[in-house]
Amino acid sequence: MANNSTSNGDSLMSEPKTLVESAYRALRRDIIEGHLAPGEKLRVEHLKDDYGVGAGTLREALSLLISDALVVSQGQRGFRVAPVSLEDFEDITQTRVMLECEALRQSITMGDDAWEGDLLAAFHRLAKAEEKRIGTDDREEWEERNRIFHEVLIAACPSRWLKHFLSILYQQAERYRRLSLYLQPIPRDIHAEHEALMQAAMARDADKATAILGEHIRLTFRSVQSIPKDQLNEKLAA
Amino acid sequence: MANNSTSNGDSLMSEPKTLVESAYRALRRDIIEGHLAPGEKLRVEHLKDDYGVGAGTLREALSLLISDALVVSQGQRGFRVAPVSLEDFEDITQTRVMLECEALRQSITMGDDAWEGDLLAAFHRLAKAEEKRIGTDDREEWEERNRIFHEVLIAACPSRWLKHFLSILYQQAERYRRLSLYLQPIPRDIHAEHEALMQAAMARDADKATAILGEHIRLTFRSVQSIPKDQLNEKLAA
DNA sequence: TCAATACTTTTTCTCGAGATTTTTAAAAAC
DNA sequence: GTTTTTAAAAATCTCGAGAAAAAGTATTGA
Repeated sequence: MANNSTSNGDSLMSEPKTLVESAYRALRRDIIEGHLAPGEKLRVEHLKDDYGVGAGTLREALSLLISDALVVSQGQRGFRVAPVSLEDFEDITQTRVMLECEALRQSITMGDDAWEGDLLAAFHRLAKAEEKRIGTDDREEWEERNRIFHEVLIAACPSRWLKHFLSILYQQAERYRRLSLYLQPIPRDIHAEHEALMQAAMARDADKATAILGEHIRLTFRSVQSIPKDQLNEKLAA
Repeated sequence: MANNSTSNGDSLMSEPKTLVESAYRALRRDIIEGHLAPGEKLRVEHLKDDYGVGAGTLREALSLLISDALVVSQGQRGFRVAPVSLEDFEDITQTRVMLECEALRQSITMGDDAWEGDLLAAFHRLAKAEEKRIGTDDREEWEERNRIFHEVLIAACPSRWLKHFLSILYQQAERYRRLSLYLQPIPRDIHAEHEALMQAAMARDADKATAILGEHIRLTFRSVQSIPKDQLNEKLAA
């Protein structure tokens, strides 16, 4: 955390000013979206061509991705995409519920009028994207606005460390969430969940808001959990 | 979490297998111990000689240190040691109290006989180091054993993410704690605190243990907080 | 047929040099 | 005297090639 530096916290980040950063973002995107499979070996000599940078530059980008726990490296055996598992997602979920509910509680306490305005705006933009999402396959815009909605919810929380950890966990969860939304194993009205959450926050009802948020996050886990294992393993190839 | 890879979680880490890792550890040590001052610019061309590696290798080590939030980088303007401030330490303290108390609670619930044994052993080694520390200036051994004691306390907590975040926060806190221990502004019997903590944990009294742990962590913050600002600024030069 | 050894191929790790960009300093203009 | 422009210096960023290690393959021996 510390600042909005090269690696994390690039919510409103400007253009990439360096090739390392371009490669970092492209790689991150490909890992989160699953184009680079979990556990897959990341051979520098091969990847440098794909991403159009030199070997050293790519190595640096991969080192940066270790911050986000999206890449792991061991000794003299190169880099790999961080593996995934249901146990890991459960851990992510529980930790995130704990941290995000606490952050939301603080945010509701500390948030001022400007925060309320931002929240309303973020919810509105998300709702619009939900409508559009029904038919089209444009998941990116919805993902982006969903992230911003959750970010704004806890924006008034004064703890930068809490928010830093949450941004990592959110990113991790996104890898799994993509499965859940795509396959929709458990019927749910995400829009309604978001609306109830927003209203409870606006009403400064911290208990209610955190209860909704906790369920909201846990439901996504249960959703992934209920996916048949063979269907899951297609994506979660170790 | 993720794994015990290049960057974090190297509690029982073997020899560095690569030059990047050597440089990473040396740099981390120098930052935590304050040889590289907070906010200081880290010029690659200059540092590569100090650490005896090439420019690319040093850059990679610095990128790795961003994971630990000990180094920050911005755009095209190189690397800097992460700055410090009392506000940041307060945030670190509060976040750490929250996470570490939760982890301890889980650890006390889940810990088995082997855990009790490890805890007893870690406490004993720490106590021995405390005795020796009185006269000598050998802070390193005590720091190491103190870290292991806290690590063992929460070792039985099943959440790898919680432990991952705590290892980062512990490392951050160490930067500040070194001031507190050196100057000793508030008289305290750290040995007694540790002993009470250990006994409460062994007695499986989670409420008592977390209360002691919380105070233990907060006291270090107050200790640093009470250091006169001019004395502090000698070290915390931005 | 299986295991161990030696060899080849691949990949990682490392370094130094060149191209951009930022920073610093000096000179010129207002 | 202050600001702007211009030029020099320093630092960052980037790349490709060479050394070390790991992985894979073939050969040899039981």
